[in-house]
Amino acid sequence: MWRNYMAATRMVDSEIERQLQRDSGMPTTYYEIMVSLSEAPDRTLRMSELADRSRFSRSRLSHAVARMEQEGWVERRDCPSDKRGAFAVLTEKGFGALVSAAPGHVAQVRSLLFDALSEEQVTQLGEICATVRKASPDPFGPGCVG
Amino acid sequence: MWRNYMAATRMVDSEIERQLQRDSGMPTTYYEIMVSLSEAPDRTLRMSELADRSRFSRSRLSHAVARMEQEGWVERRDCPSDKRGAFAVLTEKGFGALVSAAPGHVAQVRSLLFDALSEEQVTQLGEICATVRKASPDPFGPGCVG
DNA sequence: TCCTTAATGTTGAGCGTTCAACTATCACTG
DNA sequence: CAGTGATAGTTGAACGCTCAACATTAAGGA
Repeated sequence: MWRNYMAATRMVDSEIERQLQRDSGMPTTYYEIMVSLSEAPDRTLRMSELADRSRFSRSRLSHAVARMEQEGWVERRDCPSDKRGAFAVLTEKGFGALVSAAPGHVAQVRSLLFDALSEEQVTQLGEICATVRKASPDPFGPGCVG
Repeated sequence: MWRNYMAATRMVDSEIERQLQRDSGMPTTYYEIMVSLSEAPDRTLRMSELADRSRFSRSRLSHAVARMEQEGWVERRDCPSDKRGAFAVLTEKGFGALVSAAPGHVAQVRSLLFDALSEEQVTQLGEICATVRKASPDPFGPGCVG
């Protein structure tokens, strides 16, 4: 059963990743970062807020934003109220890349997971995931270091 | 629901990975390779057979075995009947590392997944995973290239 | 036999992640 | 105000993975 779980989740993950990388030239993680930014007011978030929402370590986010800045998808801006702080802003180009990427990505998710499962199974899976998340003290929560 | 799934599976994955890496100095993938080898007669498998069982690309396996050989966990041997071929053999040291690693790994899996879920949910999850796997033509099956 | 095609396995470059420092700033306490 | 510890974010090295290219050998047909 555990092996079954591993095989299934790895397959889904890698297929999602492959599709997005091939069709849009970005890893899933960058896509998720851009989604978080796109939902924020002014498409702007503090780095640490963005890290918490995406459940990334600060380091990981910093590297990722550096790479995305290089692609022109994101910009950094200084925070006036806290001189240590930095904002990440989704650029117009980044928003465009997100909009282009979304349909294929959503379709892939749908085809791998939702089309395969019955409505009942989707509901069950949802509750299972919620249970699993609640059971463990989330190590990437507010107290996350790195 | 999709985000819920992503958050849950990522959390489980990364916690499993972290525990194994920290306590035994190996990634989950190497652990799985060694498990496959340990179950094979003479703890020996052809590289391609091992790749198929672990659902790894040949490249990935080749790199992994190179690393594990360096660690002393695995040895390569030439195949007499097919001069292209190679065997991977789990060494005594590798088997020892596996035996040391197993309890903590199993405990981690149990605590993250099985302890959190009811028996019914475990059953449901098992069927869901099986369904998902069957639904997609497995790209890492026998016809896998790379 | 020779030639072509397929299969086995390896290699190197590029990329993202992790981990452990590290800098700079803030907040609090004396 | 000085000093101390926490917080925000960055950096570089090590590592594993992917992808495309490659060398070698096997298998099958002309």
